[in-house]
Amino acid sequence: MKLMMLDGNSIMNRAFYGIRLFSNREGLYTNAVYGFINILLKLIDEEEPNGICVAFDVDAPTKRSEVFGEYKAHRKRMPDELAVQMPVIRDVLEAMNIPCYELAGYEADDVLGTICKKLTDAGENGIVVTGDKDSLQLLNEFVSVRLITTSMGQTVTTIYTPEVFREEYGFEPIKLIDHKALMGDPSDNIPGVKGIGKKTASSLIQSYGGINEIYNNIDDLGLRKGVAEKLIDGKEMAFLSYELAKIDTEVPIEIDYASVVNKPADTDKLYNLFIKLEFKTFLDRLGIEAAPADDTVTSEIHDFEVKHVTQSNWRDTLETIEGAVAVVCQQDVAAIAFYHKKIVYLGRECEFEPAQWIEFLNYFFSEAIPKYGLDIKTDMRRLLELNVKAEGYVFDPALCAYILNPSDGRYTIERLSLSFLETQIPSPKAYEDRSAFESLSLDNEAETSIALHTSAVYFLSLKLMKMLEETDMVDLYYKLELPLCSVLADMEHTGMKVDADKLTDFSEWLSERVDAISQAIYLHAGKEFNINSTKMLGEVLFEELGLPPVKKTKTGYSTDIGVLEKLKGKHPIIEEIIEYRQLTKLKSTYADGLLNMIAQDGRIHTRFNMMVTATGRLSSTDPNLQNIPIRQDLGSEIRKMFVAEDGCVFVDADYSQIELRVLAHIADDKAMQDAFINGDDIHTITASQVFGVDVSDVTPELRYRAKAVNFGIVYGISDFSLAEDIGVTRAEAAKYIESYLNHYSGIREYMKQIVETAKSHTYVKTIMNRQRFIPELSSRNYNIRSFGERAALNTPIQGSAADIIKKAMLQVSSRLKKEGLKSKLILQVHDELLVEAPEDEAEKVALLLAEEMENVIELKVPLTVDTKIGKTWFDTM
DNA sequence: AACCTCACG
DNA sequence: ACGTACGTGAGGTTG
Repeated sequence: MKLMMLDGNSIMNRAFYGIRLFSNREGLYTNAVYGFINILLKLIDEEEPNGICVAFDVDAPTKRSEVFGEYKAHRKRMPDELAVQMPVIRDVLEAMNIPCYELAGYEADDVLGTICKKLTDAGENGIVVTGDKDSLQLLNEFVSVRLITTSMGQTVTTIYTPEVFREEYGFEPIKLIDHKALMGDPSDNIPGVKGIGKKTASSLIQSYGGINEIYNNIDDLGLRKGVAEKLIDGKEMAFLSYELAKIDTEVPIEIDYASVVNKPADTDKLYNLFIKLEFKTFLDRLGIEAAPADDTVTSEIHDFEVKHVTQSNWRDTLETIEGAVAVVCQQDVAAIAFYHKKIVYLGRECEFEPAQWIEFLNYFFSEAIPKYGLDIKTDMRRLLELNVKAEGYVFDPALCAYILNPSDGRYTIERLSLSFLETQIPSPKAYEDRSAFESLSLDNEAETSIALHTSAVYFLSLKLMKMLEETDMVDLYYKLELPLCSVLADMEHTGMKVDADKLTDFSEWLSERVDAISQAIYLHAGKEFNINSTKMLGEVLFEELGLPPVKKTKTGYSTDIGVLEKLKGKHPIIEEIIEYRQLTKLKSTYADGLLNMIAQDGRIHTRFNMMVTATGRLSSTDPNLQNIPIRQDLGSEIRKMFVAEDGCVFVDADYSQIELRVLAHIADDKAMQDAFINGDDIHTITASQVFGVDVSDVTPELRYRAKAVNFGIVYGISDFSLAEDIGVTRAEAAKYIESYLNHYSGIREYMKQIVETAKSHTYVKTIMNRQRFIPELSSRNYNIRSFGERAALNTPIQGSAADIIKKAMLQVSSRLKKEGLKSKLILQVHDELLVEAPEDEAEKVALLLAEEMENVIELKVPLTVDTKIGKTWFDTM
């Protein structure tokens, strides 16, 4: 027999510290469990044992702590984030039919030692898996040890046999106990003999065998005087330490090792556990399928028939449809599927005449047919490309799942099915490629896959609608997020015109300057090197040129802008590098990056993602139009390349200080509200209050500092960071913050109260009830918990501002339509909306924008909007 | 894939 | 004693 015996605590510990902390959607930490299973599966592969068992420590006063008093008593407690995972791994092991052994008063290695003893007595083979070197004392001709260690961040496992051990230590494995008895082990509170270290202990054991041999003949061994004295002084400690270091192999526990043979896992149990833990990869790896169907949804989702709609029967079919249906669009809408009464209907472009297909699409996507769809904004945009305006969408389960938990990050059909229907469905890859789809016939895999997805979207919709009803985010979803989809689809479809020629010129101009500055840098460095490489740059600056390193990163020297600013003046190369960075950033990300994104129509069509941010903001990708340069002169040149269509201009409208106004409202701080109600410059007022000077005496420097404090407050300020930001001492920064909170006492109160509320509810919410769970708040790790507190503080502010501008977008969009204007909303940048307007509509649109944006919501302070008209985006600054 | 750096609100 | 402001996305290098 070959029995594999795992030290459960030791491996969980390794897994926990070796893998970054993560948790499932319920906030249950799962990283150690994940790592444990990973290690276990790998071991099974490599060792192919015919039996496996796991031993655990049991927290109880141990026999040893009674005998030896404090020595084992104050070992470090495991962190809560790990402790909560211990019962979980037991559940997993139980489902895998792997027995766990433990006994109150004994540690895992004692239990393992006892099993090893039994194996050895019977002449059977075993292998111990642990991260604890002490276990090497268990080695013998039947028992080997697989030691898991971490070296340079990599997990390394070493297989020890008695031979390997002797080679490395020069004595017998069992004498490891004597070795430790002499040298001690502070991490285990084993005292050892004072003055005897690793080297001396090793040579003593190598020469004389063990502590008995040493002490029995101590006067006759001819030891150096110092060593002999230390040994004699420490004799009592040595024997005490011996008992502490020895693994107990006589634990009174019933273990019939022969019965520990591999048994098949309880796949249903394991499936449910892995679903709960969100360990999809293990399901794949172990080939575990959905637990069969006492769950009604699980069976229903597969219970459908596929029928085709064709150009001769689609009208009749759609007439029979009463309830809502689901739709899955592909790329350029080669196929449409919808679900009704256990039938998935499939309409394929290749089975229609072109004109008939368009007619079918237009009818299907009319208001008359209520529909569910997954990621409907994307489908709407595809349809717009076919000149079909999609209406009648009533639900999007992905968007709903985002609203329910915006921190989750991914809302694919597979993830949603797994999370909400407890059903695993295949990835949609099978039909994502249109050519593949078209060539496939009726009974093929792709078609089944589409049908299954359609069915899944339907059942997901039912489930998530119910879940949404149980929250207070029903209005947020149906009145804000869902209608916003079509507004965003329109914006993406419209896009923004770019002057490609000008942009190309700019790119070339940048190239020349980059070349020139590179040469200057090489000259100062004394060699050519890759300036983009932080590694090489660090070597040049801090080793070859001998500049003082300011800050370190995980991997080496930091060379970020803060560091460079500090080095300014110490060497001419620094300013050149700053300029090089600025130029290359502009060239690669903006000039060249944007040129690559210009579509056939000469415009750039960004994607506004609605399901990314934890706070409710939008994000923009491919390209990101929400981070086009503006703060520096050279960078803002890029904005000159964004031009309005011929005969049109841009109307730009931005909220003034929306986040601070939201803060003044939420925190109900009268002093800050007064400033906004009076129409004062908030940073100047803040400066006057914080620094105790008259408003008329506020210098630009004081205003600048006050502004930094205002921003800092919104982010969950620390004196350290504020000091860093504005270049004053930490003590000075702390004074500013204190003074600020004294003058704005409502804000001090808010900061305190929101964190408490967040901790008791586990989430925070915005003005429009958008929620964000913050599991970090219950962490025992100071840094993680502090992060949670700052997020709790900031999310209601940033999120409410996001709510407000989203609502403004809906109103602006519908006003433009209602008034029959040709102007179109084309961009949102968090507190700013950009409209492309025919010249003769511009003035009217500017007023319309300001009016709608300012009156979105009634706060305790006014919302104010600045508008500007210009031919390019640059001109609207 | 992870890390660093830097662009925006 | 320790680490240090919220929310994003993109390009480049490195392992």
